[in-house]
Amino acid sequence: MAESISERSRQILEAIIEEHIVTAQPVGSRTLTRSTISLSPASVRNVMAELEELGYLRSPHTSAGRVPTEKAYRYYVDALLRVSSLDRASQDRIEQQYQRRGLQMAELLREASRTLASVAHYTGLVMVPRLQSTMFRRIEFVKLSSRQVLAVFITQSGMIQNRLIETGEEFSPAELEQITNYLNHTMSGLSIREAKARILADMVQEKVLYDRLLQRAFRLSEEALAEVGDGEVIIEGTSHLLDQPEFCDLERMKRIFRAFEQKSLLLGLLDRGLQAKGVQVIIGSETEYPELAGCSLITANYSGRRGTLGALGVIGPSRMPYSTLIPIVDYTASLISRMLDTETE
Amino acid sequence: MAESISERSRQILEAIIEEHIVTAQPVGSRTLTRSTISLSPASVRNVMAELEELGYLRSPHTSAGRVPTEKAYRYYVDALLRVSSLDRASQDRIEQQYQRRGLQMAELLREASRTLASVAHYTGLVMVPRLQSTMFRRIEFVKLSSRQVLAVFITQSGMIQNRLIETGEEFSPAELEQITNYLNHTMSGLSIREAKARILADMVQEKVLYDRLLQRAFRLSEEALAEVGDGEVIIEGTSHLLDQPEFCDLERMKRIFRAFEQKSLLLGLLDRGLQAKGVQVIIGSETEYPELAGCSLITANYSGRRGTLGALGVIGPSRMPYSTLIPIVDYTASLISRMLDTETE
DNA sequence: CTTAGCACTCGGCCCAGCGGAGTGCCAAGC
DNA sequence: GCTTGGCACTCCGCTGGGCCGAGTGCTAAG
Repeated sequence: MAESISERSRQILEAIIEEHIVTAQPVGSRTLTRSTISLSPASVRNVMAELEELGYLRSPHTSAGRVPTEKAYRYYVDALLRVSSLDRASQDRIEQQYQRRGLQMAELLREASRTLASVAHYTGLVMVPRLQSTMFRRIEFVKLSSRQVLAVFITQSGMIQNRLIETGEEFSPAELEQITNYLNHTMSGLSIREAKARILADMVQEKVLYDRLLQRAFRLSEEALAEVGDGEVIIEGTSHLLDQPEFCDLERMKRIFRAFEQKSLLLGLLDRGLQAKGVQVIIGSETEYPELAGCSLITANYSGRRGTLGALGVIGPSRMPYSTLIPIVDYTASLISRMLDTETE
Repeated sequence: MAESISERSRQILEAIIEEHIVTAQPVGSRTLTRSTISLSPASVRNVMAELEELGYLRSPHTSAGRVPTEKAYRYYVDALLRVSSLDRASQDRIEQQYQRRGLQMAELLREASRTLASVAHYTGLVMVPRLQSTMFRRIEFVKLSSRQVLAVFITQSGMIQNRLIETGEEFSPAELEQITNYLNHTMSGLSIREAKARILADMVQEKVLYDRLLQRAFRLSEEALAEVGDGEVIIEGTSHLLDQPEFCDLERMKRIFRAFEQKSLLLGLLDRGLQAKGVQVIIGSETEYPELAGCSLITANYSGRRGTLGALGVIGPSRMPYSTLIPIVDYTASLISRMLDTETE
């Protein structure tokens, strides 16, 4: 296998990719010799032919230059790119966007998506943490009327979720307090998912006890945690894609915009990197969604004090300035993590 | 002033508009004679020339048929269009989208925007009610840690808002309960805006009393109601615009998509019709935003049991099928109103 | 007032020709 | 043996001409 590319080929490939990222045009041999590469066009052409053979380049037609393939971008990101951390000035510029203090988590995440988009000039994505797997911290019931109870529950990471429950029967304030205490006691330290499982298990077990209050408590808490609104993705800055030269390919752009409306699709992508560490780059067909052919994502996870909460990133045409975007995404993720850490408790 | 258009001119104008709405093409005299109008092309041309004179039509160029102007659409909507209410079948089809019961208001509104978009094949807009002007119903404080209190407040219309407050000093559970009771008692029946004003007024007045608890209660509630997240607009179905033939005018579409990202702009538009009754149609420059040149909106208000809450509608190119969309928007608004009415007691 | 006829306009389409950018290959040079 | 200059070739994109068709405005007859 000719996976061993010579040093010179590597340089040329890198130069082609970087040129193409800037110009969005096929790159010809002559262009390279005028800038980075100190060889004759003919030599460059030889190398290019070889790289095409290996699947790193392709020519749109006979007499156009070469365009990097997905494989080239992958190689570029994995082997050629050396990402530095974001310079101080840019860090400050990003941080300034979050001046307004005391944002609720939901607002913070929206702001993150917006800032990401505006700094990167790409489309920003932020996945709202999956409540299911975050840690239970506290539940509270507020009686609104004879048949309505408001359940408020808070996770360790500071997310607040509320749910209006239509109760078949009336609960007295004292009962609600008892239930609250019971739940807060038994559920502490569990994830929402575990808490739900626990409630179900207990319900079965306690049935024999005929403890009416407990049974009602179970039913109430089951409803409170049922179908917890999960799987939100915040998208901002779709209009930046309109400025990309790729946009003149209308059909393709339509596909992409339609994909953006399927939040579940984006969620799937963000989800995928959740257990990984650091910045992830997903290129073109690696997304496994044909709608996103020719698109790449750069994602990173953010976390609260108790581990990973979610992922954020940018999405756009595969021809994206990875070297500048990766540090931006990386820094944003760590910034958000830091803010979530200090803000909630 | 030749505002008095003859009956025949009116028919021809109507035919042109309706033809253009379907085809998106300039309408020629011959086309009309083949369908609705039983006159010779030449006669039609005379009328068309007259209508152009009056500002209802314009020709993109000498030999290209006529296109309705904004003025024509306005006249069409005001004078020519007779909207029937939505037929049973379509009503059912819309209603089915909301099968899932027990939606929180926020989810309901998002669903509304989505359904509106998918039924109308246009972009759906829903304005989230302005908390400021809705009625206070209940406030509740939950102590999370020594320095953190969660304030939950609920409006008469069933919106729930929560806010994490970092307290400088610690509150005992008993204190919190006292404060809660006090606030719920004094604030009932006021709008959020009034409640805020009331708190400020009371704070000044009670200063002399040196009642420490009251003072702290004021400070807490002031924080709880401060900067209530207002002015949300839910947009869904932007990708439908991509299917409009107008989309081939790239520059224009970019403008529109950028406008969509400025929620404040859309909010301004939806806000405008809030005190009006029934369906509102805003055509092109009537929006007063140059970004939305060539766009129209159809909006209607929805309300809970205590009056108007917000507005919803669709937006798209001015060439839109008003006669089918108006009933859809109208019905959706009344449906949402009904659901908000019954859902939250 | 309506209508048939006619000259005119103008955009869209097809086609041919051309210039430029880029390639592949070959043979000469270091 | 790698590098390089040279050269023929390819193919896109642009331009300009010619043609067609749709539509108009005007005029004169019914």
